[in-house]
Amino acid sequence: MNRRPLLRGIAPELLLRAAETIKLLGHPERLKIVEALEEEPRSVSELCRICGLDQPICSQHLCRLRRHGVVVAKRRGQHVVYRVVDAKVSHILSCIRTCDARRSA
Amino acid sequence: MNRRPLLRGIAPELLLRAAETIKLLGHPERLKIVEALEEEPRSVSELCRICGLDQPICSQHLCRLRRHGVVVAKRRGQHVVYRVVDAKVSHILSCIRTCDARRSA
DNA sequence: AAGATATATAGTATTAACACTATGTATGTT
DNA sequence: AACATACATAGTGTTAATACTATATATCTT
Repeated sequence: MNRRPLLRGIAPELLLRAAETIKLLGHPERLKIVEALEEEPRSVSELCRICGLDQPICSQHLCRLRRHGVVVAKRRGQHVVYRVVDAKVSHILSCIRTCDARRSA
Repeated sequence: MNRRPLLRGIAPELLLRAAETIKLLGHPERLKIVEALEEEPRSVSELCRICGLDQPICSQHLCRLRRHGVVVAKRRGQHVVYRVVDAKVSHILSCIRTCDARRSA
């Protein structure tokens, strides 16, 4: 256990990965998608409609989120339903909402 | 007050800006910088040393953070001291830390 | 099996991010 | 004024992100 962080903060081993996760949220469309998924699991077509995205664009973003382990996919008949599995993401979202409520972004 | 968010979440008017802010944190070096600044205000040379960055790289990141209003700069003799002014940032950071402590990133 | 719907992926062009080198500017020191 | 230190910015090459079009795959319906 040689955990002696240079900074009080995020453990160095996790910093790179944390930055990656955050980076994924740092995109308007992905932020919308993740928000919609945080409400409840949804299919790609639902997400397209809700977020106003073309299907390939939406799938592309979902693919990135999936590869990084932020969401998981599960086929349900013709549809593929996605849901958020990374707890960090939900926390960050609610964090942003709180801050927004307090003062404008 | 026509705030009727499509999603329960972040107000649409703020979503773009929120994504920008998050994007800025979604970079390992900037994340380090912001963490260091969150501990206490620091000069550029301190940040270079702490984060292990070349000075131009560090200044470049600080410039972006400054342009977006995440940090502010104040000259103090030869040195320029930066500090975090965006409350959202501190919240997101502590959020990540909490999540990290709970389970690995 | 044929066609429709839902999703994924390939290919590609455009743009933005990033790191790096060199140089400019401001403050302080002698 | 000359020099050193601290910081900012310009210029540039490279890589990654993004959006878009076209197409492939999988499931369902008939």
